[in-house]
Formats: sequence, structure tokens, C-alpha cells
Amino acid sequence: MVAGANTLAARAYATKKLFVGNIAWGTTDQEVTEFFSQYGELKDVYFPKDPMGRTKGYGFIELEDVEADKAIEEANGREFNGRELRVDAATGRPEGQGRPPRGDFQGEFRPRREFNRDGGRDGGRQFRPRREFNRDGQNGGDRPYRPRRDDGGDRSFRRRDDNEGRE
DNA sequence: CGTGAGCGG
Repeated sequence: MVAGANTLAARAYATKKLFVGNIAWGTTDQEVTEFFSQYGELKDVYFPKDPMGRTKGYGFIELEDVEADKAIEEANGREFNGRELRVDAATGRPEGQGRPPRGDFQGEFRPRREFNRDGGRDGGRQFRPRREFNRDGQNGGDRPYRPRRDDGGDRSFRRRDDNEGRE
């Protein structure tokens, strides 16, 4: 198992796809890859990520069927980073065992980018520069800063002079 | 997501 003998010929072997679940949140795909690398060379490794960057808690690996079977028997139910791993044969996509990696959808069209119909393109939160924060009274556009000309200084003038309705 | 059932690109 020295590198060089089977570099790109790994696809020629029969592989089995595994579903790895119940992964701890702090676990990265790197750690899971290193963990399953002890069973054999991982032909395919993929772990979805959350918006935070953490793994979703499950992932997919692919290695040779004998190694995959050994990995299932040994790694399934084993504690990994404080969490019990769940290793099982992947069931979800019919691509199953011994399939070439990504880049081939076999007729299934898939949009390259998901635009969320809520905001537009920035992750669900649209940037809206509404003008409502003119704290200094400068013309922000919403209020043109109207100075009260009949309340400020003029009121004290009219007040001491004559005000019949006052008190 | 101070979170935790599940099966992706």
C-alpha cells in the first residue's frame, strides 16, 4: 500500500459508501477522515457543513468494500469525540457503491447557485439603506430639519408681553 | 441554532 501503485486506479476497486452519523459538533471532516483512514484509503469523503462551519453531524465516506465493512463493524457505535458514531451503509442517493465522484449527475439537472427568495443573494438578509438616522438634524432625507420658529425664543418674548389664555 | 434527527455534491 505504497503510494504510486494505486494512485488513480482506486476507482477500479469495488467501493462501498458509508454513512457516518452522530458526529460531535466540534468534529471536522479532517478528523473524521483521519479516523477512517486507519481502515483504508478513503475514496470519497464528504461532510455537509452548517452556516457556522461545523459539520451537520453526519457525513459520507467511501472506501473499499472490505475496509468499509470492517469500518462499519468497528467504528459503528464507537465513541468519537464524546459522541457515539453511527456508521452504516449509505442510503439516500441511488449512486451507491463504486461510483465515480462528483461531476456527473447522470441527467439530473441542478442549479449551480441557490438564490433565496427571501432577500435576494446575501444570505437571506437584504441590505436596505433606508434613511432614518439623521441624528444631528442634518438633512438625511426624511426630515428636512424644520426649526420651530414660534416656540423657541419667540415664546418667551410673547409670553411676558401678553398672554390672555395663560393660567 | 448555546442545537442533535438523519442520508450528500
